[in-house]
Amino acid sequence: MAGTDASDRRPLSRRIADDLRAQIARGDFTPGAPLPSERELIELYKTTKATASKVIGMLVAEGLVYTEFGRGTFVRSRPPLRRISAARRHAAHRDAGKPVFDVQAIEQGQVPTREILFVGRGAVPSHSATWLRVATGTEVVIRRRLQLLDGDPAVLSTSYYPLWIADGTLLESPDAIPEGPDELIEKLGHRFSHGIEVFRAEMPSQEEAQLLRLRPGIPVVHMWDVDYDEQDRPLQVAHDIYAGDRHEFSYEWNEEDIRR
Amino acid sequence: MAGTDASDRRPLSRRIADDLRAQIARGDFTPGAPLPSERELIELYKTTKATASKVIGMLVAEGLVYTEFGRGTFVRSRPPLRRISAARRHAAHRDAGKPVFDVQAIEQGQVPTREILFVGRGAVPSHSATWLRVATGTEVVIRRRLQLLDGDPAVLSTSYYPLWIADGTLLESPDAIPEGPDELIEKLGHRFSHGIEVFRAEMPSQEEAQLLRLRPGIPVVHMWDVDYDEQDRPLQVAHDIYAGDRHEFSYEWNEEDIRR
DNA sequence: AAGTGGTCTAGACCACATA
DNA sequence: ATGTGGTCTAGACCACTTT
Repeated sequence: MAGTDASDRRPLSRRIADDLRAQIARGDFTPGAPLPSERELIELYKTTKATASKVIGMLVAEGLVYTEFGRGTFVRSRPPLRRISAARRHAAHRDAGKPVFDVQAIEQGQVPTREILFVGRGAVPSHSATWLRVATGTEVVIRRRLQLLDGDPAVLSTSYYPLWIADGTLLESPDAIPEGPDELIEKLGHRFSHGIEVFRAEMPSQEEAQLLRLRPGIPVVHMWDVDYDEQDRPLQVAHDIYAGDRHEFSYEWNEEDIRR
Repeated sequence: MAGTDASDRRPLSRRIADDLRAQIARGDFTPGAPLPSERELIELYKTTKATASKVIGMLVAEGLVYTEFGRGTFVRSRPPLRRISAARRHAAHRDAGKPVFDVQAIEQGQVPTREILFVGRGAVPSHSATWLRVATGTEVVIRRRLQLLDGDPAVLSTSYYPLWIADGTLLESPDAIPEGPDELIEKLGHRFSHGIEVFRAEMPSQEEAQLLRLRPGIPVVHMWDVDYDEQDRPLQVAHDIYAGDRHEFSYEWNEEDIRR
């Protein structure tokens, strides 16, 4: 117990949190190891339950530790992240006749599954509407599904298809599309000419946290993937929400890219 | 006040938080608008300070609201995000003789500044060491600086240069490098041939949150940019930490990329 | 001075996990 | 049965902002 002497201007909870954080950084608690219980913290730092509980809450919010009800508080371990490479969509699936997600999963020795959450017509939300170049709320075909790896939720994926493409096609059918929506769109006579992928980090909404089974303190990565045809018409907007503690994203470049 | 009737299995704090969240989603509180004060919440929901305070803490951790000491709690507004396009480094700076950060900032009408935090030799941390293909702790030249836009912290940037490149060069000098490190490296006779950019989302450490002046509930995006020469030797590893509420990242592709 | 968020104590009870 | 985290009440004080 260090750094908690006296006349310190930091609040007690902050001092305790800093102390524990330093101990974790020093390796006193290795990943997976239990922190002192709240009752022990009360003893150690001469405080009360509310404060001890708050301290743990701070570390949880930082993503440094997690709690298990009835068991204890543990240092979070950082499992290896699944690498997602961008602008990957078409290159990858062209080889396989399978959805990109499945191809990448199988490459990495994991079993992909999916739960269809919604298929049907609906109003396109604001951000995706901008990418589709339609007004917010325009009716489109929506496919929403949760994609899992070895049974663990990995990506919450929502795709928006304009009616001029999806109307009356299998895209409106609630069944899974074996070859994936991209291949289906090509079969319908459209052609992916160019696209853009846009990312940002956020904290999950309640619903996202629940569906992706995210522990507190874990951010998500939102990705919008927009595909256009030769006439620069948006064919689809895919909005994927990745569990932040299980994914990273990579992009490669070489001299050809620079000097074009 | 809805959804707080009775015999609800959710904890009171959760019910109140859900209630407020729904009201925000409905637009009862618009971005920038104040939430009921904690004392008002105590009245409204017949509870106590600790619980009201916890409710606010939950919403803050979600990044939905923020508090200002002595003023109140307000709905967070989402300012437009600065777009960062990847594999951008060399293409962009080649035109300008300026660091990429400055070029992109000026393009968007903002004033770039930087605070040098550290320049000198040091031990390369584990993740960057992997990318540099050296052992963790190997001595390298490190340049660490905080980059700001219109005075607001935007990126915390740490670059690692192997000694065979940086030894005895301006890269070791604590002054800013007017043309940017990339151009300097090229002047030293090296050539950027290819590279990779890797991203992931995290919650900030205490230090990162402080330097970037991040509000609670805002994640950061870590980006590693690794550049190689023609012989596939890593010339540098740049580790940038972006404030998550002020940036998004984009990548474009077209048919040429697919069919190579 | 009045209102706001931030912190803390003291103590109680509930829900879950484990031996 | 015991130990763990989760929640809550009641009340006090502090620090900051605004009028």
